[in-house]
Amino acid sequence: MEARQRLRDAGLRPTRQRLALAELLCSMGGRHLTAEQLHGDAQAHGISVSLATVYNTLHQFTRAGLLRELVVDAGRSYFDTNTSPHHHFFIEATNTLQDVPEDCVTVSTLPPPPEGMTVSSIDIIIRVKEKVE
Amino acid sequence: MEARQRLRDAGLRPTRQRLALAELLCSMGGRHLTAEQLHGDAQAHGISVSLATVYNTLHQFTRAGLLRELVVDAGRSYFDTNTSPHHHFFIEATNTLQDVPEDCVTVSTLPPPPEGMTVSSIDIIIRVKEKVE
DNA sequence: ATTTGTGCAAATCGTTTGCATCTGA
DNA sequence: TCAGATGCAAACGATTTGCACAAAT
Repeated sequence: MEARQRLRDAGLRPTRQRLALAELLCSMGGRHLTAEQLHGDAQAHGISVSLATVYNTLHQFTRAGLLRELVVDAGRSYFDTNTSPHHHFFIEATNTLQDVPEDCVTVSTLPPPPEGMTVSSIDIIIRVKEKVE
Repeated sequence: MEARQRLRDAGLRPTRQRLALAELLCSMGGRHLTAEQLHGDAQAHGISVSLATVYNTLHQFTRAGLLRELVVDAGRSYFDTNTSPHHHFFIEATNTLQDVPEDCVTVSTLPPPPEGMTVSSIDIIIRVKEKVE
């Protein structure tokens, strides 16, 4: 159905490339990807989009709440197709992300944010490395 | 005293610029800063270092455990002069970091990391924004 | 028809590197 | 002396932008 409608709802015109990218994103198991990767995938599926458009689209989707941007690695952005609140492992050896299984992490006692501020999101990143025997 | 000695202990030659930067870092209240900022501060104090050297030095200090690198903002690295484990508020409006007061956050039930991996660090970032009344 | 999106290439930004020169031990 | 540091400018990789063209309403 609905890719078309979801875009509309988000106030985004359902253009050919936005639809194609949206479908790619939804149909993919691998949920954490970089612009570069999505661009590659698109090409592999015969969808012709420029890298610039991929970037624009990813940000538009993020603004529209269809994606979540993860800042994990200096100088590289990851986008998560799972927008519900959850946290991540970052495997340093492979520069790869993995979801932390649901409610395995609980943050107790949220400290009050500074004066006049509200929490907008909480990101927990558990960096893991090869175990050394 | 000891800036000189701390560098030696870290296996870093106490050169003019490393000493100067180390002293700047220690003597500053503001503990979260970018390479750009440190470079600016150095210049302001009449210390002549190139930006490249500031970058190198920050990374050497990080490797030596004198600083901690924070990944918070896509495409910009922050360095924290406080290396003891603690977490951060990130004030989105000003791109500014602030420490979360000691043990206000506790993570319960650490999920097991993926097969053959060990946790190398846990970063918690609480993003805050201007409260809208 | 008008507005909005797209592609491309060039521009930008933070960061890194190569190399000739200098400096601390 | 001489390994290790530094400065500079050029190289870099990720991301962004400007503008002419194309597509959606």
